[in-house]
Amino acid sequence: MGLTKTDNFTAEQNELAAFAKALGHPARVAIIEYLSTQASCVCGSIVDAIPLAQATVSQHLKELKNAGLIQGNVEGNSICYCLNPEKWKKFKQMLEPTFTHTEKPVCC
Amino acid sequence: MGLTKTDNFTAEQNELAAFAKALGHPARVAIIEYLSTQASCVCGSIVDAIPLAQATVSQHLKELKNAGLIQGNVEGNSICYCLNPEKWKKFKQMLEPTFTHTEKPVCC
DNA sequence: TTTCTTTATCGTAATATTGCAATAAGACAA
DNA sequence: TTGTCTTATTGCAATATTACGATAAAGAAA
Repeated sequence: MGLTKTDNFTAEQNELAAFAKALGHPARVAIIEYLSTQASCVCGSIVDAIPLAQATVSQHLKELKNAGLIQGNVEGNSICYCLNPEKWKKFKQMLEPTFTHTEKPVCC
Repeated sequence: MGLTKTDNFTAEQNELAAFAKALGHPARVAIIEYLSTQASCVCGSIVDAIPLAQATVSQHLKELKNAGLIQGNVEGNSICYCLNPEKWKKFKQMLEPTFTHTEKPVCC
């Protein structure tokens, strides 16, 4: 079908899945890494840093924004994209239990 | 096209994206949460815990296994699925820089 | 105003994902 | 052997994703 049955799962499970899905493409990983390390967050410099067409990068930025992982602020003629600290905090908190659990040896 | 251009990105970026993509579906989040909290890791009990058909759950388990986030061990007639601590450690390490970066206020 | 710059959106083609019924494959029991 | 139990795979339909050229939209600069 190609249609995820979100109703079957909790809001938290769907939100964590949405965060993970947004990060589930190397271009979007590259965008996040860029925003984590560069001072400049102008859209144009992101497009230059990612080896894909401008339209494609814009689409990836939109998905990251929809998931809440980044936010865009209009700055004159261009747009400044930045990481959203609160969402990343939530993302981390949601992964924490599994990270902690996998520090101990598992059952098999 | 629907074809991710993995060649344009580093092996690390592709691996992080693969981890995230594997977690990018609420059913797979639910499976991971189940394995993080339950003692039993028999495939059948996972199928019972996830509100999807057996064939669908099997498919999701396969994707998690392909990404390396879980591993399956044959146990007599059934299969014991468990989290793979090493992959989760790597996953965590790859996310750490962004988690740390977003603890400070961002540029805009 | 016109033009340029920057970013978003549209339209399209190719491919991927999701979900399930049906079935296969494997191990165990009798 | 046959039958049962458990999990994987196949086949299919519906939907989603990826990518890019073309174009639109909106502000800056001239």
